[in-house]
Amino acid sequence: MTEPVALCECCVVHEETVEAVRQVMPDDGVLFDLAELFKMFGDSTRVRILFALQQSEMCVCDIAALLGMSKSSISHQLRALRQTRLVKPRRDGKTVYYSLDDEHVVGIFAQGMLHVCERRE
Amino acid sequence: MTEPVALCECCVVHEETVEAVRQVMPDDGVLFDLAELFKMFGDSTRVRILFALQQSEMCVCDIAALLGMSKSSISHQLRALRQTRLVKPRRDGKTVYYSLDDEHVVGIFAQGMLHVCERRE
DNA sequence: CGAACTGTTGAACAACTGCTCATATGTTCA
DNA sequence: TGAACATATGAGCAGTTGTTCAACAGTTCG
Repeated sequence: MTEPVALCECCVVHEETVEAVRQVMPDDGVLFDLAELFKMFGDSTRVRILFALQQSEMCVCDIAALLGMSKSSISHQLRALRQTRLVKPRRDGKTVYYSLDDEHVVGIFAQGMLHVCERRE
Repeated sequence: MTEPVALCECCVVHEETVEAVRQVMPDDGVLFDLAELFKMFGDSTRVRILFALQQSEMCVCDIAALLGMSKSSISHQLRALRQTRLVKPRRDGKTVYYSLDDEHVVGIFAQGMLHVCERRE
């Protein structure tokens, strides 16, 4: 064996700190999933959809009208939100109603709002 | 005047719902800023940086070593995080130490983790 | 069944993102 | 001052993302 762990080409200035933090870091898989989740909140169209659904269950047409966008684009975004299990569909005849599928959406928004509103004063 | 509000080409299935939700929707500016904020959490490199900084103040070299990435890419990401005021730099000689600049980062992560961990069982 | 309507899907494309590489800035110390 | 080091930055490029357009699928009702 050569060296214990090949870190990177650069000098590690504080080896102990790096090791200590490394111990506590969650699995990369978890952090990847976390990033995937927040990616859903990282687009204003999806943010507006999620915000709207906090108020009321809505169909694709309603959301498209509310946001002034095409039904197709809304449907595409709803699919992404469905796959991340942030929203869930409920079919009633021709219409598909969407609603939030996660109690934490509200909490995530609340925390984000605190940051945004502080910075906007 | 032609029609009250030109919504979109599609039929509005539930006009009252749409109007009610529209009343409560925050300004587009706020929702845009919110999306910009969450965009920072929507990349695994940045997520790992923010997670690491929850544990300890670190310099660019340390973070690069921890994550096994180039100092340049870390520096680029730190700039983005700085601009969103999620991290702040502290210069000490040649070294620049970064730390969290927002008490809400922890809360946002906590909410996100709840979602991710539930879905991973 | 077939027309009308709601929603979904795939391809195409322009815009954006994150990394690398080369270079520049800022600090220390001999 | 100049060499060495830590970090920052800009250009370039491949990969990703969000929208549009056209076509398709599921439901209702005459």
